[in-house]
Order: sequence, then structure tokens, then C-alpha cells
Amino acid sequence: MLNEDAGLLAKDAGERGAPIYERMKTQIRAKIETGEWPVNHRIPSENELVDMLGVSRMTANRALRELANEGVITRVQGKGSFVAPKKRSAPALGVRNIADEILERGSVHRIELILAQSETCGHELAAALELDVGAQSFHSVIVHNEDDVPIQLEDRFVNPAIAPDYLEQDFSHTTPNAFLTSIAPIAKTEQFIEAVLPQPWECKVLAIARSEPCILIRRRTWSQDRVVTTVRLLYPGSRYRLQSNF
Amino acid sequence: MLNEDAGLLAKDAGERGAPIYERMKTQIRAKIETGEWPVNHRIPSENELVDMLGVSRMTANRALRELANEGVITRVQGKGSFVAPKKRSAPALGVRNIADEILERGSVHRIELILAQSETCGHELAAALELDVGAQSFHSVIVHNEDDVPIQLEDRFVNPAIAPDYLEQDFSHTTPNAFLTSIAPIAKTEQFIEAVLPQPWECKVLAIARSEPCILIRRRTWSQDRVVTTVRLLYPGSRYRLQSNF
DNA sequence: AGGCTAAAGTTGTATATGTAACTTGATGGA
DNA sequence: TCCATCAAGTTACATATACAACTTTAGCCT
Repeated sequence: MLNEDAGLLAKDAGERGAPIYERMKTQIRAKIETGEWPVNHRIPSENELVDMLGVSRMTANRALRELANEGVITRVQGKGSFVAPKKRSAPALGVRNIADEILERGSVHRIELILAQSETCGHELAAALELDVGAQSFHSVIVHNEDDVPIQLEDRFVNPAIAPDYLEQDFSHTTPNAFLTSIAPIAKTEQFIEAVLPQPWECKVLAIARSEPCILIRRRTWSQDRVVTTVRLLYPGSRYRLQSNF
Repeated sequence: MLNEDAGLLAKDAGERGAPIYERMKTQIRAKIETGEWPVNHRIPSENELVDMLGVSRMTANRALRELANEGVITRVQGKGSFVAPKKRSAPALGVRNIADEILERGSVHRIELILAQSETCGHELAAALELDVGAQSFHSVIVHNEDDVPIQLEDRFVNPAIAPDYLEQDFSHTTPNAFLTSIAPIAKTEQFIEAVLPQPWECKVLAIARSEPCILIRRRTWSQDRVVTTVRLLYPGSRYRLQSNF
């Protein structure tokens, strides 16, 4: 353990000025993000960190405690500290991964693939993805079912530069959201929510009436200053509502 | 200062078992929520808390530091700690005071009072306000106009125990939201967003068609564990959309 | 073998102390 | 008057130490 982690407090990490506990936090985060410490991996105890790094236990305690508050690790009194399972998007936002939401309600989640193909960017799409007009993009249309009732229509465009093998995915087992966040961590999200009436083809795939009002969420996500994807999420108003408590 | 805050660590707060720093945090939060310490009010310094409460400075430091991380207070090195401005609605879903929003866009905000009266609680309303069936409640219906175009229908019920003179307000100059938050700081918010078709009378006051889909926000707010108000906000889908970036 | 106990290891909390960095106001000199 | 300097107050960080609470393991006794 000591060998691999000798560089845990390396001064060459470009954060010479940062406090010790912050340097410890970023180095531990790095070990987790690179996969060197996988999920559930045991993290050195406070006393081990004291011996390894020559810091005081209170400093190690602060680093680990804050990482636990951020959800990066979990700590169990008497047992130790462990790498936490992958965190999903912020829980406070009320808008989350539809698949998780459905499973949490104890329902069955099933995906119906409507369309998955490569398309050429027009002006509007090029602007949305921050690509050039005429560039290629990936287009997928998916219906998410809860207990075989259509509950969300997902109409998505993806930046091929970030996910070149997007169209090869098997979306019956992995949602586009899960796939994209696994290869490109989300740095920023832009989101509009409005109420609309559905288009005829949308009525068909969602099995709703023309007059059924729907919530439309238009979302763009960035990773490292590049647009990853832009998506339209359509929810039938009679079957879905957003909740956000704060 | 010492007089008013003598009870800051009172053992009768029903959390005898909680750690000292947690008790300090909840007591400070209470002072803020009751308005005893308004926004920007100076919070006792770490050393003052040490003298007042007989705790160690590191314990006071932890309490204040965690409150700062939670956004409840702001701390400035060399100056002190201060009650942070209420920012809770911002990160959640971008739902803000409609009047501010309109003024920010450089438009004119005008209120049209449709109804303001006292009503007896039925089962549903009693449950929403956490009152008894048959108790009195205040009911107001207001249309918010942006440049004389109706943009929001506000259908609100208010707990008279918290705002006994609610009906006496002049809502042409003060919005219900502004009035209520001024007398009862918001501690918690519950919010649902859905898409609906408007009722006939709603179409009339908003001057929209029956088939126009609308965003409906149903919101309840608490102050000190009591429901202050429950409100239905109806936005015509063609005139309004919510934005939330994060 | 089974069960109880003790010990070691781990996290959680609290205190005491010290240094550094920053802000503000007062002081004093040119 | 204006500006530099200093002192006091405040937060930020780090260390050393101690005790409490919890978990696991080892070992002992029956």
C-alpha cells in the first residue's frame, strides 16, 4: 500500500498552494477516477494516512469526512472507509435518470428503440451541438416504458467526437444517459421546461391523444467545454409529474 | 448578545443525543429561520461562541464551517460570519418570483386581482395546509401580466395563523409571495410540475384557448414546521418556459 | 463445538494550542 | 490632508491528544 501511494501528497500536482486536506482529497479522488481504487475498495484508514503522509489524524479525518459528505466515499464506524458506488446526477434537482426513477418505484423499465442512425447537421442542430453545418451526428429515438406503459419519449442527438461508438450500443440494457455519462462526465447542463401538445408521431409512440398536454424538457449537457448531447424528453402530462423539494 | 443567545445550546431542544456541533448548527439555523437573525446579520465569532457556550473553538469552527458549506451562512476571513441571502430556489428548478423575473426582462409587471376572500377548509385543503377540516383559510386568485399580457395565474391558499392580515394587503404593489416571505421566512418547499389543459375559467382570465397546454406548478412552503401557503401557478405554454442551468 | 470475552483497529467527537492570512480601524508622520 | 504602518479581531489551517462508539477477530472457557 505504501508503495503505490507514496505520491499521494506529491507537490507536483499543480496545487502547491492548496491546503493539505484539499490535496489529500484530490489525490484520493484521482485514485478513484482512474479506477486504481474501484468501487468498494478499502481506503487507507486515518492512522495509515497519518503514517504514510506524515499528516495529523485530524487532517486526514477532515479530508475523508468531506469526501464522505460529497458522496465520493462511505465511512462506517469501526470498519473503515470505502469507495462509494457511482453517484448519479444531483438528487436535489428533481430531474433524474428515468430508469433509476422507475426502478425505485418498484416498476419494470423497458426500452423501445424507435430509431438510431447517423444524420447530417442542419443549422439548428449544428448550433445546438456546437458543430459545423454538414457535420455528422448520431440520432436516437427511444421510448421508456414503466410496466409497459410509455412514460417518456427520448429524442436525442449525440456528438460523435465524444461517443464515436454510440450507435453500436445495446440500448435495451443501457440507457443512452448511462452510457454517455460513463464515457463523459457531465460538467454543465442547460435545461428548459415547457408545456406542449404532442406531434402526431409522438402521440403514436406514446399511445396518447392529440389533446394530451405534455411536459417537454430540452436539455444540453457539456463535458470539458464540449457539447456531449442535446435531448428532447417528452412526458405525457397524465402519467408523469416532476417533483422537487428543497 | 449574550442575553438573547443564552439558550443557544439549550438541552431541551429535543436533541440531547446529538453532537455539540450539530446542536449549535440547528440552533443557529433556528435563529435564522425565525428571522431573529435576518439576512446579512452578523453571527457571533468563533471566540464569542467559545465564551458564550463554553465549547472549544474547533467545535465552533466546525459548526460554522459546515453551515457555510451548506450555504446557510457566508464567512469572510478577517471580517466574520453572516447570514447568507436566501438562494434556495435558484439551483432547484429556476422557479423564482414572477415579478422579479418580469422586471429583469425590462417589462412592466401588473397584477390583476380576481378574488380575495376567506374560505372554509374542506378535506383536501385542510390536508394541504395541515389544518383541521372546517378551519378558515384565505383564498386569493391573481393574474400576473407582463406588458399587459397574462403570463401567470396564481391561485393561492394561506394559513391565517401565520398571516392573519393577508386579505388586507394591497396586491397591486406587493405580490403575495413578497408579503408572505417577509413575515415568514421559508424553511422548506415542496413542488410538483406537470402539464395540464386549462379549465374554462382559467382560459378566460389568461386569455388563451382551451387547447393551449399549460405548465402547472403546485407548491407548498413551510416556515418553522408549519405550512404557510399552498399555491397553484399556471403558465400558458406558448408564453412561458422554465430554465434551469447547473 | 459453541459461546462469551477481551483486544485491536476504526471512525466520531471534543478540546487545547499554535500559526498564517485577511480586514478593519486607529495612529502617527510627512 | 493623505498615506503608511501597526494593532486588534477574525477566519483558515494544522497538530497533538483524549475518549467514546462500533466492528471484527482472536482466544479462552465451558
